[in-house]
Amino acid sequence: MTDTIIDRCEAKGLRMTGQRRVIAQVMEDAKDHPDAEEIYARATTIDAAISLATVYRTVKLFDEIGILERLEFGDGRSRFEDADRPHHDHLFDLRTGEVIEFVDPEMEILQEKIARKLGYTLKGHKMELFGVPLDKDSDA
Amino acid sequence: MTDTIIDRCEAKGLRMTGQRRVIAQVMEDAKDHPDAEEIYARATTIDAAISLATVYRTVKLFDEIGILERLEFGDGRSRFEDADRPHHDHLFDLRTGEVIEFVDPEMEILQEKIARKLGYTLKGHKMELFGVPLDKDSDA
DNA sequence: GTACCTGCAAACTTTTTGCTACCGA
DNA sequence: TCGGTAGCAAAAAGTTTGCAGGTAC
Repeated sequence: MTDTIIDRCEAKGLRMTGQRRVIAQVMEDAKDHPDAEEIYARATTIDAAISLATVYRTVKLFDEIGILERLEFGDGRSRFEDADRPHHDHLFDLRTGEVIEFVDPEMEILQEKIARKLGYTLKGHKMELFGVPLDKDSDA
Repeated sequence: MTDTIIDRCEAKGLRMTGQRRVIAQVMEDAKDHPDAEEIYARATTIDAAISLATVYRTVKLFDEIGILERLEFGDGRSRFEDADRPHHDHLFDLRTGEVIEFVDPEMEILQEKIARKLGYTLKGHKMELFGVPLDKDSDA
C-alpha cells in the first residue's frame, strides 16, 4: 500500500522505459485529476522527449492493469488518478469542470445495495454526482 | 405534464420545422436512450430528408431549453431522453452499454444531503452508477 | 419579407493506430 | 538479441460549424 506507482508497475512486470517512469511520477505527484493533455504537459517539463501518443498509450495500459483509474465526467475527456487510494466518490461541477472528492459511508452501503438488487456489481469509480454550485445566481 | 414534446416546443416558442417535429416524435416514442446516430436512423424512416447535422443541432437545442436531457456514460457518445419524466437514476452496464433505470427514495435523499453539504445543488441526471453483471465469470 | 433553419462538407476534439526505428531486460 | 515500445503522422469517432439556399411565421 505504500508502494509507488513505479513499484507497482515493476511488480506487474512492465518494461519500465524512461517515458513510463516519468508518467508514473507525474501521476504519483498529482493531487488532482489530470487529463491526457495535462499529464503530457507535466511530463514534458521533466523530459521533453515524450509524445502525446505515448501518454495516451501509457494511461490506457495503466488503467487496464489497475495502476490508474479512468474517470469520465461526460465533458469528452478522460481524467486519471492513482488507483491505489482509499475509495471515494466524485462530484463534478458542471459549471467549472472542477472535481470534488467525497466519502460518505451511507452512500457506500446504499450504492452496493441498489446495484445488488439490480443484479450488478459496482466497479471502478462507483458513483458520480453532477452538480452546480449553490449560489443565488444558480439556475439549478 | 401530459404535453407532448412538440407541445412543449411550441410553448417555448420554437419554430417548428418538419425536421424538428420528426425528431420530437422519435423522442416521444423512444422507450430507451438513443444517441444521435440512433435518433437519426429512426428519424429517416419517417422522413428521409433529415441530416445527421440537424439531429445534432436539434438535440443540442432541445437539451439547452430543457426539452430533452443529455446522458453521458463515458463511452464517447451522448444519449438523450425526454426531460419531462419522473426523476430516476441510471446504472450503466460497462460490459454491454445497456442503460438500466432505477428509482430509490433513500438515494434521492442522500444525494441531496451530500450535495448540500458540499455546497452544491444537483442538476440534470443526478447520479450514474457504473456496474458490471453479478455473474461467476465477472472480474468485478 | 426576414430571421431562422437545413444540408453538405469541412473542421474540430479527443483518442487510437500503422509504421519504422529504437531500447530495455 | 529481439520483442515490446516510442515518435510521428494519419485515421477514427463523435460532434460542431461556415456557407448558400430554403422555409416558418
